[in-house]
Amino acid sequence: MPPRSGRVWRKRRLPFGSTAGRAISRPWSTTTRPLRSSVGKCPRGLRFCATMPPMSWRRKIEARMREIVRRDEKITREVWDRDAAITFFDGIGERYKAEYIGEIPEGEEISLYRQGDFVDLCVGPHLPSTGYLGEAFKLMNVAGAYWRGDPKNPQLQRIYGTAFGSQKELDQYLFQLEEAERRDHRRLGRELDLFHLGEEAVGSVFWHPKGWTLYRTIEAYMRGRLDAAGYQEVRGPLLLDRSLWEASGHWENFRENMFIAESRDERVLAVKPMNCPGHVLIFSNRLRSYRELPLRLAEFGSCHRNEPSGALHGLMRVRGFIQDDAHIFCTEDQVTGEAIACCKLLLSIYRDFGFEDVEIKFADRPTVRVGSDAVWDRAEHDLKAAVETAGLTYTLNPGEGAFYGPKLEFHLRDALGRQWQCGTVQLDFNMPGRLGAVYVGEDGARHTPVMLHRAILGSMERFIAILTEHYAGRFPLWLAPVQVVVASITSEAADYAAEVARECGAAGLRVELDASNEKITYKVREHSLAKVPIMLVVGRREAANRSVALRRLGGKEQEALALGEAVARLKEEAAVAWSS
RNA sequence: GCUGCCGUAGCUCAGUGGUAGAGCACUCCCUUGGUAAGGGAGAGGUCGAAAGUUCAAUCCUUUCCGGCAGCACCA
Repeated sequence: MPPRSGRVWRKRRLPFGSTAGRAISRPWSTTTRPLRSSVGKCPRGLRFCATMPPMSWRRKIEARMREIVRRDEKITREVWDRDAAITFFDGIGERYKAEYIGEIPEGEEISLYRQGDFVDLCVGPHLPSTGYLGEAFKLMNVAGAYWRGDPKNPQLQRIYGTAFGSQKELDQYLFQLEEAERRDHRRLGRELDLFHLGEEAVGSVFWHPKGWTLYRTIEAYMRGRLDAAGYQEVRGPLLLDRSLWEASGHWENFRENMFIAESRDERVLAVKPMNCPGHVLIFSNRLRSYRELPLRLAEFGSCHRNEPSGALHGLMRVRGFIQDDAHIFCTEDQVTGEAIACCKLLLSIYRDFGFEDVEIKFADRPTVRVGSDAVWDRAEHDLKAAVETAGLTYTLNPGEGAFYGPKLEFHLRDALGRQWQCGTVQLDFNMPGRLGAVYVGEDGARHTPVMLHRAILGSMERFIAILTEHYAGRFPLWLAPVQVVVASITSEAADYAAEVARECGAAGLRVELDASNEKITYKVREHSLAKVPIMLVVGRREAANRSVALRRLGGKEQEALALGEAVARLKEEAAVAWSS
């Protein structure tokens, strides 16, 4: 299962901790341009900010930064003796910084950078003078951050900012942020009446008719692809006995995040946080033969995870969600072929949804894991071999594998250039054994199958959020919840409009009729705002010669078409052509 | 979960220690209008919840709930 967050975009929101912090407390220091500060969690910048009225000082700090930039002070590097540095920073009350220096490994230089009367610890390197920062920067926001990223440590205030080589680039970036806000799926979800989230079910989605139509369209498409790819769909129970989760290792690793339900008897049940144990039970319900392998079990599996409240974010991170999950039980020999087929299927599906730019990452063993190193060695080797054989390039994501096996992560780039991890293919030599899955091999002996976990869209909820933002709510025709609105110009054309709508419906198009008592300009505006791809406008003229005026979303022109031709054409346009 | 901020009509937001307002949306009426807002009227709120301070709380205090941003987490 992929992590369900993962906005890689934040790479561009640069930690300004040190820079802005210095501007508040003391003269000024330095920075590189653009500000790719490697010391993101600079303690000095954070410490005193804690008592700072959050946003109100932003302008003052910025103004002060600009002053320092204009002074164009020279920046010089100094190497200090460790103890002297600690004493110095302790002496000026920089407790955190002194602590930090104490932990710099022996043999590494303690480098300080000086500008004017200000000196600070930094690995550097720095540009020659403060003027190099330029003025194309902006402080963005302030938020708490744990000292050294550990929740056990006190939280300090971190200032975020961003900097570019020119004002033009900065403006462009700021515009992109605004664009992201306009596309925010939470906002579009409301505006397009797709879903809502409420206090009555924190972290779960109330799907409205239009949102659920979109959901079902995606699900139907996926079913078609899975059937064609040799998967068999199953459905497992939502509540499963505690003992199963103990056997799978989830109880130990994720108990805090599981919803527990009590039953009438002494049994403790858990609402399933994932589908694999259920699929293993289906596999193991009878003795399996090697002839049945590879056995591909797919499920639109409903999962619940008690995510920390602060992690919840629209549809991107919810407590109740549906995974497009599957588990492939196979022999060791079949692993490579199956993994390759998975990769191809995933990429083809992403193309159909409009994602051409996909990055594959290989995530290897995490610190907390089950299984021996020998088994991990084999799993990592086999999975890597599969991607390579498929002729795909990948990058490494060390230590990010699942606790039971390494995984391939599929990151999609959206229209705004942001990356989202959706699919994963995970190779698992551990779970089948832990849960006692076996098959009878050609040799008549019992063997433990290998299991491939894979999700393509990840969570349906999150994928719909990504799709919504990718298309800014203007879904391609095959996905649009309402594909066509038939709008009448006068009430005289209302009967004909109803007939047009019926024809569209009969052709399988998702159509709405607007015969309301409004001007056509008003209707055009309404349905344009609702981002309906096609409007068929009919007035007296069209009613008389049985035609329609076809208007596309955002278009200025209309096309006059015979009714039958328009319907046939739209039907064809709305059909999904699978990528190979 | 942590830190900070926020919570007033369906939505976006004004506002005040003496129980509240706008625009849009909604309902009704007039209007039958040819491609992004025709006109009028009406209805709609226990001001997130509970305690406290006060003669009096939507406003001040505390706690809780929810949201937002970041952190941490993400099988």
